[in-house]
This record gives sequence, structure tokens and C-alpha cells, in this order.
Amino acid sequence: MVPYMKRKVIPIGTVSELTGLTVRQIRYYEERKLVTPERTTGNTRKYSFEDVEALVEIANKMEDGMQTTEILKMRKKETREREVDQKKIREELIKGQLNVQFHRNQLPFK
Amino acid sequence: MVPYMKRKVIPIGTVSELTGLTVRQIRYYEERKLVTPERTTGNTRKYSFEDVEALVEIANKMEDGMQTTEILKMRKKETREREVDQKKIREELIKGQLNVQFHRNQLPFK
DNA sequence: CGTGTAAGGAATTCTGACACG
DNA sequence: CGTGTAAGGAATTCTGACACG
Repeated sequence: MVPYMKRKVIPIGTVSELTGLTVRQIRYYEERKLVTPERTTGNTRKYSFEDVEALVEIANKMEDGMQTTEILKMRKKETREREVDQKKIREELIKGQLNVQFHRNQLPFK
Repeated sequence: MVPYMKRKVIPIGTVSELTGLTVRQIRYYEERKLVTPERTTGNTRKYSFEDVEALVEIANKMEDGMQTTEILKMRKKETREREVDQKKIREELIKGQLNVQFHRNQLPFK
């Protein structure tokens, strides 16, 4: 129980201060699916520190003239690549274990 | 730049949900110096995850019939003890280093 | 497309005070 | 001492829309 980074607890005004973005911008990026805050009972948005970091990255990319759609695509690609990498690592791990098994059986003192 | 635990960003309503305490209780514990939230420009309180954890501990102690004054004293004592421990560790460290120096000088191959 | 802004309303928070046990 | 509550007010946030480039 310590993923503070992911806990959605920060109100939009504070996120605005933390990121330097206007609340208008932050709401718009949500509309474009770039961030997904939760809502309180009273319908007020709550963000996580992870969201704040994501927003800072978005801000940088926007400054570089990137469009929200491009940012979204880029992020999806990155996620996909990360998953492929993870898969590779898992496979290598299994391969390595099989090797160990093999050599163990070859050894004289069993 | 990663002390999320210490960043004061959570509004009192959310702290209330997180801790199970009423806002009245949370404000009262501030009055008794048990928590020290920051304020936004608009004078609204902002708490850190560290504050939330502290409040949960306070809640437990209150349930055990402890008074705010006692909780405050207990905490101060703990802080003092921790400082003493830290000092001891530093001293031991220095002592150890001196020992190393000594033995090094004793060695034949210098 | 991305962002500002005025509009009307709802939800949140603030303080100081009175009440109770 | 610790907490609830009603009171009045201020600050925050929300949505949908129009404007601009």
C-alpha cells in the first residue's frame, strides 16, 4: 500500500500550479485522452503525481509543436514496445533456467 | 525531486476520506499542533501523504484514549530518541574509520 | 486545433461560535 | 477535552458555448 504516485488526490488547481499549465489546458488534454483523472462524489477532478508528471511531458511536446493526436500515438507505441521488451525478458529468463537444468543433469556428482 | 510523500497537495475533504476522520477532527488536530498543513493562496489547507499517515496514527492513539497533548509529547520524545540514535551511528562510523587507519599503518606492505 | 473567457451553478472549504458531555 | 453543527462568506471547480487564429 504505498503507490503514492498513483493515488488520485490532487485537485486541478494544484495540478495547474505544479505543471504550469492552465486548468483549461489540463481539461482539454483529458478530453483528448491524454490524462484520465478520477472524480470525487461532487464531480471534481482528482489527479495523481503520475498524472502530473505525464502532463509535464505533454507540455514539453506541445511546446515542440506536437499535436495531441501525435502525442497519443507516440505514447501507445511506447507502451507496445515496452510490452515486447518485457516479453523478451521473460523468454530469456526461461531459456536461462532451462540451461541450468540441462547442465545440472550433465554434472558427474549429480 | 521525488519526495511525493512530503508534497502538500491534498485537500482536506480527500484527507478525510483517506483517513476516515471528519474535517472537524482534522482541523482540531492542527489546532493542537499534531499536523501542519500548508495553505493555498485562497487559504485552503493542503496536506501531504506523510500528513495522512500521521493522522491515521493519531486516530489510533485517540481510539486508545490518549489525549492530544500526550500524543504530542510522545512524538517529541520519539524524535529526540531518533536524533540520539543518529548521533551514535555517526560516532561509531568515525570510530570505525579511525580503526581502519590504524591497522593500515600497522601493515608491513604499508 | 488549442486555448481564452464570461456565465451560471454546484461543491468545497474557511472561521468563529454555541452545544454537549 | 474532543467533536458536532448551523451560519455566512469566500474560493474552487464544473459544463457548455462563443471567440480567435
